[in-house]
Amino acid sequence: MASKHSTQHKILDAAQNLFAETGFNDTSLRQITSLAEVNLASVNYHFGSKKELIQAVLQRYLLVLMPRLDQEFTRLLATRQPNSLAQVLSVFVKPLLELNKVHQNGTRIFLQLLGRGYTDVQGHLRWFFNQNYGRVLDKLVQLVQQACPDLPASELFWRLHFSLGTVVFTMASNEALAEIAKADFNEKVDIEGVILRLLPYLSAAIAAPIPQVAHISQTAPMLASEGR
Amino acid sequence: MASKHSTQHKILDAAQNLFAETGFNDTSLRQITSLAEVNLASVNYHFGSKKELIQAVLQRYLLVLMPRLDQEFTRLLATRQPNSLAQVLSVFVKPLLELNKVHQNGTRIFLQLLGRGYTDVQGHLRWFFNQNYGRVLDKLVQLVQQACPDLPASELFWRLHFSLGTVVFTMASNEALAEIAKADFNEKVDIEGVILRLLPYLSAAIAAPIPQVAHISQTAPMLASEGR
DNA sequence: CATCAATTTAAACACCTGTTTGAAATGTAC
DNA sequence: GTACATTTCAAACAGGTGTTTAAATTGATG
Repeated sequence: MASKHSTQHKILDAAQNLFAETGFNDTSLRQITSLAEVNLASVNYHFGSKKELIQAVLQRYLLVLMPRLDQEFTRLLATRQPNSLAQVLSVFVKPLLELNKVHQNGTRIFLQLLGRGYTDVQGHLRWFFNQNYGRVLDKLVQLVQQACPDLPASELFWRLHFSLGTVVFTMASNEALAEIAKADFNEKVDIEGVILRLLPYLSAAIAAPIPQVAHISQTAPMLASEGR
Repeated sequence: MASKHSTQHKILDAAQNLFAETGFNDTSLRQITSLAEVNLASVNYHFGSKKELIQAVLQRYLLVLMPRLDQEFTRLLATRQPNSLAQVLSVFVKPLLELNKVHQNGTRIFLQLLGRGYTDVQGHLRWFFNQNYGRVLDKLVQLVQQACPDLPASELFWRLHFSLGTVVFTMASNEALAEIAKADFNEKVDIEGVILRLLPYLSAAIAAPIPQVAHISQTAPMLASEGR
């Protein structure tokens, strides 16, 4: 099975491209099977449901990426003195770019899928991530904590999620941004170019100085008090 | 018309909440009219189409926010010496928080809608924005340019879009993040708290030092060469 | 009250969605 | 080549989508 041009493989390839471009909910199984040139029912036959197809598309990359990241994080945690924030963030580059070996434009597609997953099916992917790769992410948090010892844990939480937003949104809008950049600055940027631009931006952002205590929780009297 | 409890008003209120929570494409007119307790056909009668309803929902906030921002930008541009980046970004706070006067939780809802607009209907809102408020945004670019004179124009372009991603994604995930923050750090955060946390993060990010020339365009041999 | 326009309503429209079905086709082992 | 399991296929399913229609209701004006 998985003989490169098998039905399952054709479905996965067609699905990932359409999912990345249009989002999960806005891509129909008929669009996928039409592009893959397979029968409509084969999706349910091979994957069970659309939901499981989405998971399979993501897993193809996660199963390659996450062990690589885990390995890098573990390596950095073993060093004697704490690593700089730039060093920590740099370890993402190689594992991400190696996704291009999984599939052509694999890096771009995976990051776009990640963005879709976080915004389309709200909260679902976030839960899945913490559930399956929480231990890996904890190592990242630990590394950043070491690199920025003055940063309170809660502030670090927010800044890491801000950063996730930066990456994920940028990748989701990648095509549009690349077009504008080319039109306005005659600048040809690929996914690696964007990643390399992100690094100094995120390094400075996460390590930003904490503003003077502004009694935030007092000046902002619980406006959003409606529970949920 | 617009007598606060008119049909149009009820539709707009129901629509904005559902749109913000579930996204534009994943919210049906039947969900909206059901929540608003009006007839299904009244949406098409009063607004023409779903697309125009979406625009009306956004316009209700944009028509308040953008002139305010324009005014602030113009004021800052008139000062003798260039303003600091932190000062420039700070001018967003008041106009954004004043959206709470337009509607309860207006700030949060508008920012969520903005996030939805940029990710749901890909590229559509970006085009609309540049078309209608390009002149206002140009002033912002000019202000940031003045605050960071060493930043090349193309780098500034990317960093401003990175920042847009940070804001927009954070707001789209606002509920989930606020829940986690409360569970993990017993920290009650409202929309104002998030905005105040974003300011130092974005200030440091946009003004991040430019890394040494790394021959980016040469080390990254046009991988994404497929046009689109 | 009568007239006319503005609004609301229930019903239907044509189309798209993910999924299931049962028969046909294909592949595999004896 | 016959039996068996795997895979493909066209067709239908039940349910949801935005939009339209024409009649009923409401509101305002004379």
